[in-house]
Amino acid sequence: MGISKTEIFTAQQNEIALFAKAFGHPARVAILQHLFKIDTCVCGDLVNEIGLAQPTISQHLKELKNLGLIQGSVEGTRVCYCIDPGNWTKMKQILSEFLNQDVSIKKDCC
Amino acid sequence: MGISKTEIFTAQQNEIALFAKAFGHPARVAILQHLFKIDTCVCGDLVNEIGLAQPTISQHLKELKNLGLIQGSVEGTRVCYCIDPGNWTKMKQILSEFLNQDVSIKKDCC
DNA sequence: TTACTTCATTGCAATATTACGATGAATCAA
DNA sequence: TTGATTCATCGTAATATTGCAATGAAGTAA
Repeated sequence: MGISKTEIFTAQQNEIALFAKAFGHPARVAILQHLFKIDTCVCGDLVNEIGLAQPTISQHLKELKNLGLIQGSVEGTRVCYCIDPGNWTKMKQILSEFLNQDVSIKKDCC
Repeated sequence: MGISKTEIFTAQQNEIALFAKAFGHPARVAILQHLFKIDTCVCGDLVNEIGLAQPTISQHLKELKNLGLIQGSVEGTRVCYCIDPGNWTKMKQILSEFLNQDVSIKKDCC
């Protein structure tokens, strides 16, 4: 019904899904890639960099911030964004553990 | 508008988003984890394993199969599923490259 | 054949996501 | 103060996703 039955899954499964969902949109992928590419913080030139309207970018940034993957700090009229290194590392570990499950090729398999 | 503007992003960004979206639901995470846990193929006991209705599981399986992450082979009245090792590895490389971007902590950052 | 099993598909309702125009809040410059 | 700039929020429309009951398709067993 458009609503996920999160209560029947483990906390780990829900956490993996939440982080993965953050990367489930190319705009958020592009935002994060740009934050990595630029060494310093990005002060809101993301709207020009990516071809979406300002409210849309703002919305994507909010989602990433809510997950803790990025930080934003007000600087005058501008807001500067950057990756949150600690949380990024934590997220990376959680997802890596899931992705790196070994694929053992069995004989009597499909 | 509920529709992603994929045309303004690179093929790489869209590919990352597509794979990530596959893991963006706990049911699909649970399905994949079970396929890894069980050595042999799984013949449709996923409905019992996970607490969702049979059509719902079937729908999630279809999405994973469309992405190439799992294979399904008919065996009598049953269908056996397993991870597609090659495509799983390919996906892992694409996502790892994105996740492993180095977080360089700068001085005059947020 | 009929009955049964297993899984896919259809159709639909409820909710979520994406996108943006309009507007608001906060700061700076003059 | 006024005006300009920057970004967040609100409101809304379009589309996507999730979930399941009902049904269909394909095989097995008798």
